[in-house]
Amino acid sequence: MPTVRAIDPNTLPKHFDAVEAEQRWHATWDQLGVYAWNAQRPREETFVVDTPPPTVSGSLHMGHVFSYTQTDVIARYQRMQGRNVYYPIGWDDNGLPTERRVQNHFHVRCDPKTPSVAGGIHLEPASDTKGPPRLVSRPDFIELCLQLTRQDEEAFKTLWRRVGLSVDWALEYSTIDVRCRHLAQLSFRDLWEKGHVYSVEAPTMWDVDFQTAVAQAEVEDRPTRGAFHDVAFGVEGQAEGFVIATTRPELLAACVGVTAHPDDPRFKPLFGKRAITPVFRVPVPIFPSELADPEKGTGILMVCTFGDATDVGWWREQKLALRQIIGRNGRFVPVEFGTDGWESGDAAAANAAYAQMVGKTVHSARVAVVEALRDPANSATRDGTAPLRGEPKPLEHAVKYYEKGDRPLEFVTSRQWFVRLLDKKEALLAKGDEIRWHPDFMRLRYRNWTENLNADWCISRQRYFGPAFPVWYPLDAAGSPDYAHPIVAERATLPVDPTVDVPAGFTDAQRDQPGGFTAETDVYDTWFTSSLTPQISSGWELDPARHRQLFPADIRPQSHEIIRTWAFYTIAKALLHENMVPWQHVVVSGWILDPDRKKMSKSKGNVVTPVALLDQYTSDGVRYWAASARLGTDTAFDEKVLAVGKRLVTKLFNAGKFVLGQGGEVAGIDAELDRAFVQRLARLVAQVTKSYEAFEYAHALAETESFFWHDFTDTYLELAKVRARDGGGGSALAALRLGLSTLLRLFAPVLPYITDEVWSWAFADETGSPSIHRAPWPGPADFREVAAPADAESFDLAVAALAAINKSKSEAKVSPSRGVATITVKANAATLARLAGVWDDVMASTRIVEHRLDPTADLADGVFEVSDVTFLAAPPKDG
RNA sequence: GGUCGCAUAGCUCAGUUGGUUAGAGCGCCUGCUUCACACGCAGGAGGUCCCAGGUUCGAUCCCUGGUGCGACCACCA
Repeated sequence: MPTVRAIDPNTLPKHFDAVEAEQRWHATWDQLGVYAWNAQRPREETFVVDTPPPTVSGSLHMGHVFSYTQTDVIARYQRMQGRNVYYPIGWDDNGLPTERRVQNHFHVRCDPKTPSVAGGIHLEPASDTKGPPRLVSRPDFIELCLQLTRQDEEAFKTLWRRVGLSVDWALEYSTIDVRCRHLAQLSFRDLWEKGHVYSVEAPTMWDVDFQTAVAQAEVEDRPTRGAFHDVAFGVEGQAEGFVIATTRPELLAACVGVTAHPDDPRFKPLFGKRAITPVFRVPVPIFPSELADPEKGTGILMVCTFGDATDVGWWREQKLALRQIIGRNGRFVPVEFGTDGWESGDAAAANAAYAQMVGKTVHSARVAVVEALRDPANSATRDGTAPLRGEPKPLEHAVKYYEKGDRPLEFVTSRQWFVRLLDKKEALLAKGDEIRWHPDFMRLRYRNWTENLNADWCISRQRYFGPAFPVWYPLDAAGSPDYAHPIVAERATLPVDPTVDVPAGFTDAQRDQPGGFTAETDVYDTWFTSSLTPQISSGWELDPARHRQLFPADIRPQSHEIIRTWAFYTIAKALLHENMVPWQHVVVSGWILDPDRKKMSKSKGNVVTPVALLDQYTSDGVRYWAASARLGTDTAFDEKVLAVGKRLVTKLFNAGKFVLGQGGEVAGIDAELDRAFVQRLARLVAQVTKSYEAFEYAHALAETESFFWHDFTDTYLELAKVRARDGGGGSALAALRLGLSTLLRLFAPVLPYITDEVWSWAFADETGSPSIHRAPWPGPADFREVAAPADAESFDLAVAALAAINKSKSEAKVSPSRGVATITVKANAATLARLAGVWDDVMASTRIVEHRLDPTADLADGVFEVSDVTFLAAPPKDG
C-alpha cells in the first residue's frame, strides 16, 4: 500500500493571508498559462464566452463584480470539464460616455475647426471647470480620449485580476482599436452591399447637449415637471377662437397646424378652417385626427415642428409646413416668416416678434413666449384679452431623454444613416427563439422590444470618438454633396479614415472642392461596434478559419436592461450578416439592490467600492457572495453574505490543513463508514455537475457548501478522524483525502484562491495538475474503485447516533469532547443491527468508554435515544 | 396603460414536478477555551409559505382574481 506523507501544519501560516495568496496565485497562473486559450483545439472542445466589454468611463462598482464573477464561475467550471475556454476581455471605450468624461476631466470641447496642438496634446486634469471650455481639434480630442481610457483600462484590469476573473489577457482588446474599427467598417460595407443601410434627411431624436442624433434604444422616459398653458388661438374669418393646452409654449412659433378628434362636437365646425396663432399670427390648418384625445388638455392641440413623435407623424401625413426653430445646439435659430405659404397676416410683425427669440435656449424662450402671451396686444382673437388664459397649471409628465443626457430630446431635421430593421421583425423574433435564455422569461423582454420597435436603427452620431463611416460624398459643380450617391469604400481598402484617405478615382486635391468629394464625418453609434463582440472574438471576415472555430459563441452574459440594445443589436447583426444566431445561450445576471431595494448605481450615490470589500472579505469571500445569487435574480446587497464567504475560506484552509496533516499508509476504501461517505460524495458530484450544466452555479455552490460543512467537516471528519489519526486507518485516510480533493474541485469555480492554495499542498504533485483550475472536474471515475456500503443508510445512522449522544452532552452542559464513562443507547433491534458497521467510529468520536445497546421495539427505524449517561472527569485545565 | 418577475423565519435567500412535523445561513437563546478551525463545536427557540376564491382525497406549490414591491415598454397636446 502506498504511503502518503503528511504535510507539516507548522510550515503553514496560522491564518490564511488572502491578500498575499492572491498576489502569489496571479503570478503562478500567469506563469502556468492556466487561462490561455489554445488556438489549435477544435470547435467542439471549445467554450466561447462573449464577455461584455465594460464601458470605460469611471469606476467599477459591486454590480460589475457581481455579474462578471458569475460569468467567471461558469467559465471556470467549463475549463475544469476540459473545455478550451475562449474568455476574452475588451474595453468599450468609444462613444459618448468617454467623450463626456473627457470634456469634464480636461474641461475641453471638440471643435473640428480648431487647429491641432503641435507635437501632440498633453493636458492636466482641469481643476476648475468654470469659464468656457478649451477648444481642441478633432485629432487632439481623440488623443485625449485615448489617454484617459488607457488609464481607466489599467485600473479596471487591476480590479478584474484581483477579483480573479479567469480571462485570457492575451485576448484583451478595446472597441476603438484598429481591428475593431476594421470589423465595424466591414460590417457597414456588408450591410451596404446587402441593401440594409440607407441615409435619409428627416426629423430625428436629437440631444442638444451632445449635439447628435440618438437611437430609439438609447431613449428613456423621465418624469419631468412642466405646466399646461392654456392659449387662445383665433380662427380665420370668425370672431370666436378656441383654447389649446400646451406644455411647450415656446414652440408656438413652430406651430404649423391644429388638430382635434374627428368626433369631438366642440371642434367639428373648425375642421378645414385655418387657425391664427397668437403672437405670430400665423394661419395654420385645423384638421381632425384620431390620435387627438378629447379628454386631454382642452381636447384641441397645436402641432409644431417638432414637439414630439406624434407631431412628426402629423407633419408627414398632413404635409404641413416645416419651421424648424430649435437648432442643433438647442438654441432658437433664425427663421423667416412669410416664406412658407403664408398669405394673410403680418409677416413683418411675426418676424419682429420672433427676432427676440433667436439665440435663446428652450428654457428662456419659454419665458419669453409666456411673457408675450400675457400681452393682450398679441391676441389672435378679437376679444381683447391676453392669449394666455389663466395661470400655467403645473403637472408631471413623461419626457423623452437620451439615457446619458441631461436635457429633453428635441426632434431636429438632419441627415442620418439607418440600418433597416422594421421590415425584419419576424426574422429577428425567430432568431431570438433559437437562442436559449437563462432564465427563460428574459426572452420575453427581447420579444417585447422587437415587436414594439417603431424606428429603424439610427447608427450615425455627430461625434468624434468612434469608428468612422467608410464613406465619402461626391460634390457637384456647386460644391454640394450628392447624398444620394455615397462612395462606400471597397472591402479590400478597409479600414479607412475618410477625412484622411481618398476614395478611388479621386485625388487628395479634390477634397472639399466643387466636382470633388467630401468625407462623411459622422461616427458610428457605439452599439454598432459593440454589437459585433462575437465577431470581434472570431475575426469574422478577417480570419475565416478562426471565425468557424469561435462563432457562434456559447454564452453571452449580460444584464437585463440592455437586452433592447446589446442583445438585440448583436442578434440583428448576426442575422443580417450571416443569417445566424450569435450565441447558443444568453445568461442574464440580476442587479444588486440597495437595502431599500433600489438599483445600486453610481448616480444614486449608494455604491460600495469593491476594493474595500475585497480587502475585508477576501476575493474568494466576495466571489462567494456573487455566486450565491441565481441568474436573473435581483439581490439586495447584504454584507453578511460576504462574511459567510470569508468564513468558508477559513474553514477550507483549516480542514485542508487537518486532512493533509494526517499521514500514513493509505489503504483501499473498505470501512463501512468510509464507503457510505464516498457514496454520498459521488451523489453530490452528480448533483453539482447537473446544476453547473444548467448554469445554476448558485445551487451548485449551496449544495457543495452544505455538504462540505455539515456532512464533511462536522460529521464525517469527526467520525473518521480518530481512526485516521491513530493508525490502521488507511481506509479513512484515503476517504478523507478523496473527500477533500473532490470538494476543493467542486468549490474551485467559486473560490479559486483558497482551493488552489490547499490543492497545492499535496494534490498538485499527486495528480500532476499544478493548478486546480486545470484539474479534471470530479466524476464517476473518482469513485469507481470504492464499493457501495453494506447498508445504504449507514451514514445517516451514524449521524443520528452521534446527534443523540451529542445532545445528551449538551443537555448535561459538558463539552462535546468530554469522555463518556457509561451510556445506554436505545433503538429498535433492526436499527441497532444496522448500526453495527459504523458503531466503532461513533464510539471513538464521542469518546465512549463503556456502553450498553438496548433494543427497544417502540422506537421508529433510525431513531436513537440515550440514557444513563455518566461522564469522565474533565481533563485538568492547563494554565 | 401593456408585458414580465418577485412575495416563504427578525434579515438575506433556498425549496416543494401537489402528499405525513417547510429548509439554510445570519441574527437570537443555552452551553462548550475542543488537541484543524471560537471566522469554531453541540443543543434550542422562531414561519396563518401576501390575501380571497377555485381545482383536488389533499395546495405554500396548480388555476382565477386581488394587494404590495420591482423591472422593461408605452403614455409626452
